[in-house]
Amino acid sequence: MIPSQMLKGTLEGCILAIISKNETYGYEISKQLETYGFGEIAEGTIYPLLLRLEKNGMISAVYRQSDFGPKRKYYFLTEKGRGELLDFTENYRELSNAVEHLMADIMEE
Amino acid sequence: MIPSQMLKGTLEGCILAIISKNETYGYEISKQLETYGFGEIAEGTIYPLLLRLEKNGMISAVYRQSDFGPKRKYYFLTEKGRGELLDFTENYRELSNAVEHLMADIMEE
DNA sequence: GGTGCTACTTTGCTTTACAATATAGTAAAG
DNA sequence: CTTTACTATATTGTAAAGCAAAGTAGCACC
Repeated sequence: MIPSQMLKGTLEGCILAIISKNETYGYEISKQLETYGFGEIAEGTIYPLLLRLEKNGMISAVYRQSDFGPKRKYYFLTEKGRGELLDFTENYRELSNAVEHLMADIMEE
Repeated sequence: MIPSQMLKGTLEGCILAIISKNETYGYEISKQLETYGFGEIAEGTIYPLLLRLEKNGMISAVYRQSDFGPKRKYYFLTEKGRGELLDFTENYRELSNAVEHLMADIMEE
């Protein structure tokens, strides 16, 4: 299981990435994260994160009826959110490169 | 620059990795992190992290004289620390795979 | 004796993942 | 008809960890 501390900072960007693919809602996002291999992310993590992104102007939402339960809140990226997603991918690449560089170094012994 | 939130959880493992390579001390670790591409990590981050790792039995330390300033506190991994490093590499790989999987998906459009 | 590099520690702040709890709609089982 | 299960969102409080800021201190060169 991925430790919660290791998700900090990356989860937000990953959720922006998922929303950028298709307009979607919280519950579906949690299911998608599981299929991508993030494990089960708590609802107490996802919904506050979505509200935060909305409050910061990264995403916007519309409510739509569902045939299978209560109304769904569908999110889509704003212009600002698209910029934030680009920033995230850049920063993640930077971290990833640094860690891989280090890992390669400790392996060669 | 790598955002501080994104370092949470990974920085600790990376420092374990650096110490596993060679017995080393805080100031040198900060310089090594820079050369690996982590950017400048604040002293207020590194030293408390080292004390925490020591307190949790992951690393041990000995003081040694230096020709160029005050005494250095050299750290080395304990048995527990080696196990923790293995756990970290596994968990990091899991996160990395999930993110790459997601990134690949949003790119193909 | 001032400047700069080396070297470690401590205090307090902020951000964020998460547990726990609450609310509520639909539908099948019994 | 009520219990169970799945769908769906929101809120409150907690803990972890990176970092800024400030302090202490040794050595060296000008």
